[in-house]
Amino acid sequence: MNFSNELITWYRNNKRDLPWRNTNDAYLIWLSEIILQQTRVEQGMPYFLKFSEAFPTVKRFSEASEDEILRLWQGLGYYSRGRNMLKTAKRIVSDFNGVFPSAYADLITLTGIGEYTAAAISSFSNNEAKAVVDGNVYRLLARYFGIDTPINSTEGKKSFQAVADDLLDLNNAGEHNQAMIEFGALQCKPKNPNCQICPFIQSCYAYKHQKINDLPVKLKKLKIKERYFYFLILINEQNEILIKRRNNNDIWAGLYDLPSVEFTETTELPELLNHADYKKWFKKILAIKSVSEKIKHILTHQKIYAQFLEISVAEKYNINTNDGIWVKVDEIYNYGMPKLIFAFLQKIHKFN
DNA sequence: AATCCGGGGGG
DNA sequence: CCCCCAGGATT
Repeated sequence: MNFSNELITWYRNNKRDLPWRNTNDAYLIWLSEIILQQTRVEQGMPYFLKFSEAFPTVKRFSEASEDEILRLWQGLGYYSRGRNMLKTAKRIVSDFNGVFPSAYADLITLTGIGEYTAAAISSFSNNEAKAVVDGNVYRLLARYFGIDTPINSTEGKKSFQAVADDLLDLNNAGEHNQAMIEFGALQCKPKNPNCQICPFIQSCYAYKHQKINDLPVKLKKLKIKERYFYFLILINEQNEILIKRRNNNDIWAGLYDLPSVEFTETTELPELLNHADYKKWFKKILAIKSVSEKIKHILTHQKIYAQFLEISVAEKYNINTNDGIWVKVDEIYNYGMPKLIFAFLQKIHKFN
């Protein structure tokens, strides 16, 4: 038994009863597919029911106002989907005589319909031999065949489409495509799939090589996080500075730095000094000796904004020895510190 | 090739 | 908190 036959057997035994599967009406299938883009079936279901009831035909849809569409769409997200649907519905009426097309070549010309959706509508409504590749299919193919090309790279999109095309049951494209998607959604799930009940347990690459959790591969977008650090330079009457060791689960792991508070946005002095995390470091401020400018420090994946507050204090406050060390200013260089902090201390105290 | 567009659920 | 979901349009 080949892959497609095995898959379809699984599908017939396990598929969910979903309303858009009980029709060949390209319009209703379109409605479901647009709603389900980047949306879970459970979340999209009530919207499909609302829309199909409010607009039984594409003609009726085309006569709606944008406000009406958006009101029904409310809460579903990606609102351009709703606006694009209205645009497309009008075009079906004007250019397709009100008959929703089922041919891939026609569908792909419509706003809001890309390769996946055109393949889905054409195969589901008219059994056209176009293979769908959605998030479920990427995952299934990557694991089963052990493909580690990133699914969100140009090369990945092309090669996964080619694999899916190759696998397609040309005589039963609609059901094959439904089965691919359903299998990815129910059996070959993103997290903790139950491989013990999988019909492909003997032939799956990822299961055999214990790579279920490593596939598919996806390129991560390097997002730069902005962090605002406010460092305290506490100086006592013996000319000692309080330093502390950093945790291991963050930048500058294990290095020494200064007592600090982190914010997610820029913060000003009064609020700063009243912050509970600051107050724990001192009893009484003798004098605020200096407040530095905000210093920008760029790391690979983080943008740090640092400001230093130099404060003289009367005594060695009862610091837990695990949490802070008083160090003579001219012995600071004995401790490994982030460049940002060392450079600043060096600048204001002129030690080596 | 990157970025934007959302709300919701699960680990 | 991060990832993912029946993706597509825009730059």
